Amino acid sequence: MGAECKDKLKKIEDVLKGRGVKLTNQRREIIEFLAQADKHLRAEDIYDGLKDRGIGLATIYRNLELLRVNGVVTEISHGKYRYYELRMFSSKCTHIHFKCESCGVMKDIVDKDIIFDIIKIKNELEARHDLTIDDYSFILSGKCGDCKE
Amino acid sequence: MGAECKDKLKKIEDVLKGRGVKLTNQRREIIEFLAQADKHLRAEDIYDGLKDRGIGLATIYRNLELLRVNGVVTEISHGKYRYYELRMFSSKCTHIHFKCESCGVMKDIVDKDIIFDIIKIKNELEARHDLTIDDYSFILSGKCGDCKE
DNA sequence: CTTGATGCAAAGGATTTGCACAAAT
DNA sequence: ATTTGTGCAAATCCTTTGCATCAAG
Repeated sequence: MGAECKDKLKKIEDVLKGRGVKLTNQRREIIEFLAQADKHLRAEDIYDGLKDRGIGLATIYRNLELLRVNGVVTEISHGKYRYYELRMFSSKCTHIHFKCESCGVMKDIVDKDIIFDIIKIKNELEARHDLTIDDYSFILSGKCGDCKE
Repeated sequence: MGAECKDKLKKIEDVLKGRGVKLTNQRREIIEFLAQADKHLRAEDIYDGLKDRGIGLATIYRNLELLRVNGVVTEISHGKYRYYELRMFSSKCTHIHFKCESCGVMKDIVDKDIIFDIIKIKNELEARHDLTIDDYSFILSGKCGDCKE
């Protein structure tokens, strides 16, 4: 685990402590597993990665929900599945999600310019339609570069 | 059923015929039920509205999927539920979806200016990230005007 | 101790599927 | 007749929950 990752974990631990939530071994493993993934994961994916360490599926589900409520992970629903990603610095970071219908991968699109546009849209919607927006997600689906041809 | 609605139904029927899909009674009822709803519906909502007419839940699910594949309805996943709406003239019409976490309603936000912005974002993402985007949805959640106070 | 977290197995709930029957061509 | 669609019930799959046990303060 790199220094940057350790740093993030430390920050997440602080967030949780401030909310009276313990960073148990299982929770740390789940967070680290999410941190090293290059795509979004379902509860079952995490379970497959961690079951050898004796972590049960129910624990994964319970903690993903706990981490979601405490702002550590973001949930993305698409079709019948729910995917999770580390939110890290949620207030600063908006994600765009892309699901490739060919290979099934669910990934982030990182694009600073466009994130800025999306935040503007969100703010405008809030003002124009008399809403309080707590959360939002922009999900696209189609074919990724590899599957396109 | 108003004239405008009849017209839309006719157009949908044409689309389906062109794809070799029959407009059965059940399918027409599902489509009409979606057309008259002022919010997005789950399969179960449609079933509740149509079960007295002897339409089974499995038929609803099967046909929602069939209508989705044929471009007649759009599916919106949020948390554990999947909602459906009539797509009507999909290429011309982008929707923004809002779920109120207080009253649970899932609705469209109609806002022509912002839809234009979103389409631009979608096009830009396609070009900049080497993707083919077939579908996309912008889902927001929070509190609606009624629940806000 | 006391409280909260975990693993396992069972339950729950949304969605899908198998099958016999009905509808349409 | 043959094909396709439907209703019902059973099965499936993802997710949640109950409960006994474990870990931490």
